[in-house]
Amino acid sequence: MGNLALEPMDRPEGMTTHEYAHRRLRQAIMVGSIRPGESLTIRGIAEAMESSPTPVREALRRLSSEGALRVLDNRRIMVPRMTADRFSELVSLRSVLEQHAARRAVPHITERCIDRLEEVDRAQDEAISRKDNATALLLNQEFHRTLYSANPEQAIIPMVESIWLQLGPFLGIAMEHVAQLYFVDRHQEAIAALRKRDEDAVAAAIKADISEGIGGFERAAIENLLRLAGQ
Amino acid sequence: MGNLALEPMDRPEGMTTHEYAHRRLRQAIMVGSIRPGESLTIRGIAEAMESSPTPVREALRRLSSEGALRVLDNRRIMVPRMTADRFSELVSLRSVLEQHAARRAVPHITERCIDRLEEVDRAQDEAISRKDNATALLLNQEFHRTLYSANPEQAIIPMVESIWLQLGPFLGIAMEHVAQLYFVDRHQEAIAALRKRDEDAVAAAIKADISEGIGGFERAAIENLLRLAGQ
DNA sequence: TAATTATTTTTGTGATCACATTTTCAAAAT
DNA sequence: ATTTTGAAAATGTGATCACAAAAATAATTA
Repeated sequence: MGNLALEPMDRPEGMTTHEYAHRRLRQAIMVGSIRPGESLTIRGIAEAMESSPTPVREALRRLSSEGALRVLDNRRIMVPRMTADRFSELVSLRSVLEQHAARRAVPHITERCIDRLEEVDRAQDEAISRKDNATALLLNQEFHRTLYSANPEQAIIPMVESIWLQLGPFLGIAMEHVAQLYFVDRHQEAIAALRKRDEDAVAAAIKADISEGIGGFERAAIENLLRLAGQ
Repeated sequence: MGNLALEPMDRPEGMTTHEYAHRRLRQAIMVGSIRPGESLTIRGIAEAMESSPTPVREALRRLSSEGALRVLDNRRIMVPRMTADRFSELVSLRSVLEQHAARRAVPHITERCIDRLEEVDRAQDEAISRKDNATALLLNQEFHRTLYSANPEQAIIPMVESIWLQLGPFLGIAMEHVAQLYFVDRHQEAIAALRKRDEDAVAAAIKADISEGIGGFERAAIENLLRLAGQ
């Protein structure tokens, strides 16, 4: 107990303790460094990050609401287990959500925003070439988030991030058993479509990015991975 | 302070205090009985439901994660204000999400499930004829939730409910200024399509139900309502 | 009278404690 | 050896308290 795979993080001044706990746990789950089935204890986490139960409990509640954690009947809290069916449900939902988010972003896109997307994409390519899977994963998410954020009234990003959180633990398993995560990159295609303000083409690029990326796991491969990981 | 529009609720044995607080606040927001801009205090709510700050804080954090509440920079917590742009964003998102949820439910639908839908729809009609808006609203949501729940791996309901929570406060305003909320009912159409296991027709019925229902508010009407309500 | 300052009250936050439940583990019985 | 029983430890939950920041109110000044 207590030796959680939680890397310390930068903690900006003024950030509350529960917020810090939430961010650290969130990132750990997002990049798959907490195993599905592993149960989390409030006191254990509090000790690991040198605080007390109260703020940790708040962080865990938030993560439960975000779908990242599940509260069992015995009130134990754990990372939900993945199944092939749940995986395909999550991926299809992700595809629908992100295509919509991308479409709604197009009318608000600026050149400045496209430049930023190029920048993030370059950083991701660099992380991939360094074989730094976790960073590449976070930068890939940053790319998508940046795109959808162009829409000033967007209400969809929390939902997209909820999906990412739910897929995270599986990615952690995949990263352990597949030497290198295969990153598909339809980002250049998306950027080109954005420059033309072509909604359909942007949505198509996002759809392809997802279906050829994480959506590319075949059912048999998923079941195989889960079996290997003892799930 | 303290005199919150919070009707007491049935509290099943074994339900924790924070869970109870969450449910009561959630329902109050969902049916629009807490005004946008109204700021909530932890101690005020704790007093109103005869408990203490700790579980109330947890409930408020969850509701923030669900998009129902917003935490300001000064750490005040309030129901977010609505704008015409945000409204249209939420409605378009709701349409996309629920069409997808409906489609994914169709392959799993059972006759038993359709019977249940008929039952809920009848109860809603009855509430409408009693002019009991809040109950009709909750039963309408129950109809949609029941349909999407047919899919055993559904991960979309929390997101749909998040949208409902964000639209709730506006509905509260609308109910005050429009004598009777006009309930569109494409439910029979949806049920007929379900019996035929026709995904496209089901999705079309849900789309129509939303676009003619809450989506039917025109931009000018929304701005007018918000102005009337002093928003 | 209007603006500014000082004081009081309210509020969010997080640590701590007590309690009940659950889990774990060792001892005893079958 | 397996199961059952009992004690000990661990855990979730919620109330309370102290502290700091913020808001509201009172007092003072221009």
